[in-house]
Amino acid sequence: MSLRVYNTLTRKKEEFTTLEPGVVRMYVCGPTVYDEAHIGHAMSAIIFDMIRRYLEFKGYEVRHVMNFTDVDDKIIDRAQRTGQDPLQLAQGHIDRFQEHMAALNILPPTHTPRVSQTIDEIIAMVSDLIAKGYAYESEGDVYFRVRKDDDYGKLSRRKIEHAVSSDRQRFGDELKEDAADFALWKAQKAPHEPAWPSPWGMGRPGWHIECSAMVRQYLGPTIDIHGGGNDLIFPHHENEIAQSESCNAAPLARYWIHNGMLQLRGEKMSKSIGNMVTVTEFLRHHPADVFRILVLGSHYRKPLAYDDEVVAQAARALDRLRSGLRPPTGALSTGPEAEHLLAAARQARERFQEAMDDDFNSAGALGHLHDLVRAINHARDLGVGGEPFARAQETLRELAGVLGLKLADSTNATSDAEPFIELLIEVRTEMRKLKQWAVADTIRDRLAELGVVLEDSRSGTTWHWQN
RNA sequence: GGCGACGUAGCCAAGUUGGUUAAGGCAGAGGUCUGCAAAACCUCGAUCGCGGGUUCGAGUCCCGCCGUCGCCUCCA
Repeated sequence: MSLRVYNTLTRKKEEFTTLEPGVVRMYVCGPTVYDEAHIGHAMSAIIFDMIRRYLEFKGYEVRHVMNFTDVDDKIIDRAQRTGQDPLQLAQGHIDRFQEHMAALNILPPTHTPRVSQTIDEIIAMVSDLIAKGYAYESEGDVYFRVRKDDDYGKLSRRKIEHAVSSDRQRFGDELKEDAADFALWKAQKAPHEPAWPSPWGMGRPGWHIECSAMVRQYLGPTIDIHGGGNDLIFPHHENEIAQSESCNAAPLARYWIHNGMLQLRGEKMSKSIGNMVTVTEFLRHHPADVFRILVLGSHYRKPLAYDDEVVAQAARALDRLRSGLRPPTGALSTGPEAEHLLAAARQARERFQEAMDDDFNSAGALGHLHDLVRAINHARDLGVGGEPFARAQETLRELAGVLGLKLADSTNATSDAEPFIELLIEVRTEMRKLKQWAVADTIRDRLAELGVVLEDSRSGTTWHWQN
């Protein structure tokens, strides 16, 4: 089975092949760390985590690099206002971001470079661009000469004139030869701005050059996948292409993958607009798996509208997936019922891969997981157990794992309460034997109010925390 | 204004290189099970934004229109 991937560069789904057999070089644009991450950032990270996990599932070694932009105007502004050191402020947000990623079960990238640690490579690249005539120095700044790059605009399908006309109105930048040119290096203008020595004086990198430098340093001149949010297509990725390809004379990336935006109240979730839900806030109320299901239940390229309703739906869908992992009640391990279950597991595995092979159709894949859940639950009702049941559940666990879902019980780790809950269940069981229904129901109702859900079955009473 | 994406049942959503009965989830209805409930299982819902066109045949291709969103400035 072969993987097909939608490439923003060609606007088509293409057969996926790698530069080097068995190895995927993937670079994903990470956050500018001037503030706490919101779930839009988390959504992007989850999507590329899913892509990475699936590529690994298919047997690839994935070299995954994600940057942290820790030198930037907004960070400098924020630090200035709060009286902090910019790099320290960034460091704090990087630490928190990584905690969030771990909490969301996102695999750590192979490398997470930062601008402040990539200065040498950046300076080398800028110097090279100047030497090749693609860039020029102007009073300590260095700009990229956009007109010199013939295929500028090929990713965003934009004409240079358009970039210029809107640009010119805002910045009548006299330092540039042309309004369309963008900064590779910015001269230091105030003492509180972080700055490094360079051939053009003290200064700091422009926004786009960091990614070009990091890609080259960690993955080489050409990579397989370059990803990020679709809001980065222009100007960021366009400019990365311009810099890298002009400098290296090689294509920057073979496949460009962009995720859609998370929307809140009809608008893109964004720090600058101020409509956002932070990762902390989300995780305070829901397990990480709920957000995964929410994100992966929709196609990665489509915008995703976020509201309480879809969160509730995702939480219920998670419950349903988990129901497939409950233990068997019988021990029937041969016969048509058992065979049926094994066939369902094989089919789920096949269809899961077919869906994922089609441009990472995680929503379709999730649907096939639900089919498997129903088959498992049905088999349980028919008394299937033993080896076949265990194998079907293992398939479910494995495929869910490829999507990064843990499906673990959200036992709120309030283990202190467990003995008391068990005790109450014991008492209630006695009451039920004596047909003291009113007492038994009161215990069940009161526990439910505390978030403990009881379920009676032939084999006894089980309980779990409510999501 | 320019570039791009999207519009499938009450809600979320897959399917769009045209072709048997348009996945799956949530909510809802009925049923099995249960002391009752929950969970699980079984059954039930859409002709695919609107209007044309191409075709033996279109949700799936083409044209037009309407609507939503993104980018064009920092942004996952």
